[in-house]
Amino acid sequence: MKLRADAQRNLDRLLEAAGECFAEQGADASIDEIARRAGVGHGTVFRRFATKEALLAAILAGHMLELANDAEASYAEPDAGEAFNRFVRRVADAYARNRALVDAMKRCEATPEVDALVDAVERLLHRAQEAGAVRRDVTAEDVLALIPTASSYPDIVLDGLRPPR
Amino acid sequence: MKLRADAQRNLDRLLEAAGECFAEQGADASIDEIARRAGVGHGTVFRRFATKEALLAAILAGHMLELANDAEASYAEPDAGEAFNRFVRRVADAYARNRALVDAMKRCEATPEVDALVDAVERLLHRAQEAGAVRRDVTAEDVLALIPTASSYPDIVLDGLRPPR
DNA sequence: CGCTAAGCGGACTGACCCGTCCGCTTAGAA
DNA sequence: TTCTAAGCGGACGGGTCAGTCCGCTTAGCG
Repeated sequence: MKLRADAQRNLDRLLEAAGECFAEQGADASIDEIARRAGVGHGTVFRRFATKEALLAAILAGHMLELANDAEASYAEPDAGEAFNRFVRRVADAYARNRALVDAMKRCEATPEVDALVDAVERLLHRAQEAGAVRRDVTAEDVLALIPTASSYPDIVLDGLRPPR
Repeated sequence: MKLRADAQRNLDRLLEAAGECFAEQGADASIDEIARRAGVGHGTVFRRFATKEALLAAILAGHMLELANDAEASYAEPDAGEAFNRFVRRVADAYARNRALVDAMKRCEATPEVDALVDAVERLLHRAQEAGAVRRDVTAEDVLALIPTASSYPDIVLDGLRPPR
């Protein structure tokens, strides 16, 4: 069903504000602040999203899809190891700017978007492992779990991910 | 000043309960639950510790001292690299069992106990770097910051900490 | 333009939680 | 055994936050 024009405007601003607040403060950002920043009453938030959890999930789904697309794009790079490393650095950058992503990684709920991301990472990872660029005893989930650390220590994490000498 | 016998008993149980709660739930554990588990009213908690922060600090100080002693003890091992690696694994184990420690690492307040720990790690680290067992571009603070990750991925972190090939 | 349902937002509820306070209890010295 | 100060704990205040509800507003159809 189509929203009334003013409602759609509010929804857009709400999503934008939620994205910012969650990025800055993580999953603990309060609905009140999100509503304030969007310029609406917080009752309005709950008409669009039944719970705070639902709002957060919507924001995260968007980010996950974006990252999955990044992974797909990285696959174009012919050098398997280079493609993998570059992807890890890119995602790590995204995490450094977005606390909500770090929080999301911890809960690790199995949404379709997360599955898509895991699948994409799996392909990148598998190819890099076949090429001997990445150790074989890690999974795509492991790689994603290491991303927050990689946002502070990319070189250490990437070195650690290479096959042991 | 010496406490009355019953007060001392309550204090002991309080510290034990606080240690458990913070370990399980991190710094967000509530005073109410700690008091409940200790079998005292929560008013009693505040007579011993002015704020929740003070109670947490007391618990953390104990852990920090323990870890600093661990570091000192590891120094006895003659192989510099081995000593360093073993210490990292040990601390990582402690972190895996104690969410409060992870939370403590993030705030990274400069208490005397933390300083002692950092100093001890610095000596271990420096010796390992001199021996060529650990890369030179990391500090003791970096090592401590990597501990939470090492509690899930010890091999990857330790490999990443070795000098680049 | 008039009307109506969609939309709005702020007051309200209830659940926590930190920290204070005070009347009751009791350890333990005399 | 008596007495008193140390100790206790629960009621209370003040604050935050998620989620509900309802009377007012307004978009936009006919």
